[in-house]
Amino acid sequence: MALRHAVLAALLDEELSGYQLAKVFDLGVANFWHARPQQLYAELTRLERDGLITGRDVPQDARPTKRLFRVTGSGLGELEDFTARAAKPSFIRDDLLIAVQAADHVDTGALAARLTERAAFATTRINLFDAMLRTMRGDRTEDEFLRHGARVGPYLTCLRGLAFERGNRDWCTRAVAVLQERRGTGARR
Amino acid sequence: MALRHAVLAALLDEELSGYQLAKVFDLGVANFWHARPQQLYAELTRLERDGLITGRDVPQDARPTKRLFRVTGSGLGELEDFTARAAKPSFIRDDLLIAVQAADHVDTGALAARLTERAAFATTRINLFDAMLRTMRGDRTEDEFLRHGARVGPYLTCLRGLAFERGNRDWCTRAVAVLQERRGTGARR
DNA sequence: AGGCCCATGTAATCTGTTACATGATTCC
DNA sequence: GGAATCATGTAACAGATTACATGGGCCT
Repeated sequence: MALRHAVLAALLDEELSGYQLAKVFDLGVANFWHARPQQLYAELTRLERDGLITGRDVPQDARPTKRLFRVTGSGLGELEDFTARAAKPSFIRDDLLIAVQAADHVDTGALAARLTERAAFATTRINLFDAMLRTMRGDRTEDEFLRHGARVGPYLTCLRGLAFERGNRDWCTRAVAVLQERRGTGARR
Repeated sequence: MALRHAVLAALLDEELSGYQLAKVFDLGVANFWHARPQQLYAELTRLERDGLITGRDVPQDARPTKRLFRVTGSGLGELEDFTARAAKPSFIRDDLLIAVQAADHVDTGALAARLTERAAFATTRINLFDAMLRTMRGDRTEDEFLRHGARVGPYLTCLRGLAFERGNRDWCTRAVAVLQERRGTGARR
């Protein structure tokens, strides 16, 4: 039941509607969790039913009425409990790794193309995370901000997302280089 | 349907039983995918039914008979298709990130403890990956091996696992340092 | 006129986890 | 005698994805 805590954590800093939440989780960044809109709408309904969040309707002109949610006291308590519990280990789960595992038995041209696409995707996200971090810390240095700033949680998760995507980009470019060099020189098969 | 391709990729280099496969996927390393034994037994059954792998019974004395599987021609074809298809982007999905996202609203003592545990876990895996890489490349240098060695796929996925766990370890230790420094000096809340 | 954005869902399906079951052998 | 290892599963449930539905307003 991690999604429910992810939603709670996302609603700590700002009051959001399901739609806005979906943008944070799906399109935008998802630097600490990832979910589809349908899952989020369902989870918000359950969270409100269980009293961990409360919603209020906000009518808008020229836009459908939206429902903004914020975390209640017992919602915060639930998050406290979650933090105290041991976290499960996290594993990478990535189609590309499967393909690379099979690299020696499969067409490396197509594989290199996939790796290049992924490197580009990672670069886009690196720039996005970079921009978010700059916005969060404003004119302070990173160390300054981490020492004295308000709300370092989102900053820290963003740092992890950045490092992860750098890892993706670097690994992809290296793997492409390896595959291409082996196509040139005769590597054993 | 990535699990089926992960199993195929795992069976490329060696003939394995469900039990042995489970060790690779669950306990051991799972450097390119992760799954529970039950899932694997089920997937092996389906793969054999669909003709992508073939099994043969191997009776043993003083041990139950095991069934070893290897990839068939159409299994290899399936993997080729999989590699050629675009890979979905991969996202981190990690309980700890959720907890850190909520760091500013939650007991940081418990959180720091979780982060320290995770750093230790990551270190264990770093050593494991390191040892695996050394075994794979033998007395050659990494560059030498990647250029001319047979089977670089598993080596490359192992490199990704290593980098990922280094990222985890470094980020965890940094996050702990940040949280502890903020407890000392009065950070805004 | 066609397509995108806001805003919220339902339904069917697929994937993954948890709990449980069985039975022999080897190691401490 | 008890625990761990080998070897294979079933059943129930929770979590995630895919496809589909609705309807007004804005932009080109």
